[in-house]
Amino acid sequence: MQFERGATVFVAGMPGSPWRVVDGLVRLDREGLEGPEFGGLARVGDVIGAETMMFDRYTYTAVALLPLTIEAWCHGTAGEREQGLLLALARSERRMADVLALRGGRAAERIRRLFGFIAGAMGSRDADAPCIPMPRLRDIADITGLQVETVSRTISQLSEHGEIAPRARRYVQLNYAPE
Amino acid sequence: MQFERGATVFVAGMPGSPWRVVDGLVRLDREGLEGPEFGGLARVGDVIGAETMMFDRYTYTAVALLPLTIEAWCHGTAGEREQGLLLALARSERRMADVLALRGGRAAERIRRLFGFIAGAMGSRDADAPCIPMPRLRDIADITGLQVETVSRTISQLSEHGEIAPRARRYVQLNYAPE
DNA sequence: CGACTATTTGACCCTTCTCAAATCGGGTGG
DNA sequence: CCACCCGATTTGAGAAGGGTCAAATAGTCG
Repeated sequence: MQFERGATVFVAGMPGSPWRVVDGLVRLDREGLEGPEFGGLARVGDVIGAETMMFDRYTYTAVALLPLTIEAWCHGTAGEREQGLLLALARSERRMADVLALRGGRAAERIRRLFGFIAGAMGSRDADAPCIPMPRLRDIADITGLQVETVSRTISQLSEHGEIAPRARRYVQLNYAPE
Repeated sequence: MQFERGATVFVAGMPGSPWRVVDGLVRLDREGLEGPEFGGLARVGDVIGAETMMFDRYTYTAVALLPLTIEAWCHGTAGEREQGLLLALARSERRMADVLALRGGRAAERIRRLFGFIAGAMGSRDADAPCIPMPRLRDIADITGLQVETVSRTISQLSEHGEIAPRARRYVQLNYAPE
């Protein structure tokens, strides 16, 4: 299954099944009191929508932040299922710490880390100076806990300092080592 | 197994086995470049150290933020194990969103939410005006992404506004509905 | 009692938030 | 193909919330 940037993969409350991210980056939101609120990221190898195996319905809404490929997450024998679940659990905990780190420190650090994270999610072509697609500023803001205006200004600064260089429309090259 | 506030439950890199939190709240840290960095929370019902089932060693260091009780997380038949893992995974994802929410918004909101979260972790005695033990300011600061001084000042303000009321040493009563 | 750590408080400054408005794209219907 | 609309991005100015540094207090544990 393929999705383009901004496409909704599934919606909280709808019935469905689990998927594994093959390529790209997914934003997960849960329904808060004041509309949807950012609730996590999923990256290459991560499983999304595993809760459908218990509740039949998605708990989160998943939106592609980058061009995305996913595949059905089906697991064979009981033993394989168990291994798969264990791995998914370990990855989920790892992700929690990763995403948390994106909300600490100065604005510039947060965005630098997020871009590094995206570079990591892209399958590490060009480990030196990876070129990554940029999510919408609105998404960057939600993820990092900053305001859109701050994100805009900070990205301009990073660009002036030469840490990133705009490439094609909505693509930037990182001039620092990601992660 | 019982631990008191501040006690270390296990340390990243040591061999061990998984546990389930029966009562209390656990802080998880992973080893970052600059020493340990906050990497998540675990609450009543959550499983910690599940990664030992794959790697034999803990990935995170776990410290009790409140008086803590845990039990060995052993699972019976293959089917029970699978259900247990599914539940643990769903809870882990839920926790990710919870903890993320503790790092967004104003300082006062973050701390209000954290206290509400702790109240929820306490087994909901006194749903109206729950009385909760306070973690160290240092821990509150790490979790919310604020500075210790800001936490101190903000708690004073909440107290002046009557939203919380100091009880015994290191215990506060919440005068608002948690979560 | 004494060494240490945790918490509080003050002063000052910087980063980020807010509110407003201009600009830029992309897409649509004439 | 062009005029127009609407969401996304940029930019500015000003206010404020937190961060930072310093120092005083209050607890804790031997």
